[in-house]
Amino acid sequence: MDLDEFIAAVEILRRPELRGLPVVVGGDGDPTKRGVVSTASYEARAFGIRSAMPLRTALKRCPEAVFLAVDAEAYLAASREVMQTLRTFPHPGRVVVEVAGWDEAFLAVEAEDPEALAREMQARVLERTRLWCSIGVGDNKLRAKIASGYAKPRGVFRLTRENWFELMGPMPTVELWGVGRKTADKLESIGIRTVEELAGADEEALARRFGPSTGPWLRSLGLGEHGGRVTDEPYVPRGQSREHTFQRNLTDPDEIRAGVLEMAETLAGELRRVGRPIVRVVVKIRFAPFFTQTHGAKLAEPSLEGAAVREATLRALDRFDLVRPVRLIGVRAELADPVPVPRGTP
DNA sequence: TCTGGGGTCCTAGGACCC
DNA sequence: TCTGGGGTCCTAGGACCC
Repeated sequence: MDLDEFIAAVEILRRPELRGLPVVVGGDGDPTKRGVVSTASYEARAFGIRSAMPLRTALKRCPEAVFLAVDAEAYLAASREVMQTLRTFPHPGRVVVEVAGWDEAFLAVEAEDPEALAREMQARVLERTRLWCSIGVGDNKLRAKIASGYAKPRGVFRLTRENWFELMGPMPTVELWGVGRKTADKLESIGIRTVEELAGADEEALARRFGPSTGPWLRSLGLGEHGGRVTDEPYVPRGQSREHTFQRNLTDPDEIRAGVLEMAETLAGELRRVGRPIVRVVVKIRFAPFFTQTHGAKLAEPSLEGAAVREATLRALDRFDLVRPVRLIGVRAELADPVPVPRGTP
């Protein structure tokens, strides 16, 4: 299940006068500033505006578009309503819901007529949340995910072992979920352009080129035979991070260090509330014009103490040469494996 | 066009050990 | 005198996704 133009749709719901207009959500809503498009409404997409495009580019493509700031809390609330609707969907037998982001979820369910069930789910989501979604039906997660793309907007589409090669065989590899521009180019350099060529490629050759795990995985993508189980086990984050791009580059090393330390403190404060000790702190700095370095430092032991976090952050910071202008600073906390709570413990 | 913010997983190279 | 082979751990960077 993948919600259609999700972020734009939520904004249009609370501002109905925007319906039918080109709407672009991204950054703080000012398209002359540094920032990118989170989601564009279908009307805005007609002007060539796409997710991840710089807001300044979007403004040039459609100066009359409505630009709105990102409101993460509103989207999270809407997302939760949708997920709850799916979890409580009346069905004989279990419906396993694996949330895969604000606007999508995998559903494991058995049905005589999957398309009919998908239509019922889509109708219920619309009725309960006023949001349209598209549903891909597949015999595994990979095929269902790709099918959801063909289902858009407001549709249902089935992709299984039966029609995989007929449909996907001639497609360029970049259409596969997990293959981006870089990997597609690298594949092309060894003569693999299409999905069926990837499916028929030599696994040894792929392993040599892409590594022992990635190589064979890529071939399985070509076959449409990958994805793993759908699970509704609670998600346990491995890390938590903050980052910020400045409107104007920073040049004062003291200002940069102060900003990083403040971020680390904020992060430690949040983690203290959930009781997840920090194992390692990684500092990220993006220098002008646009190149990024990271340096990390392990804590002596997993900790949430301000002094320990501060010390590790300073140790990581020490490894940077802060001589060029900085456009972004970031801090990531890597977390200790959560201690399982014994049954019966309050 | 001038490139956000929040994540995950994999790889390669170096250090270190036996 | 000039150097094996296997294993693990750590780190930085790359690639991808939403």
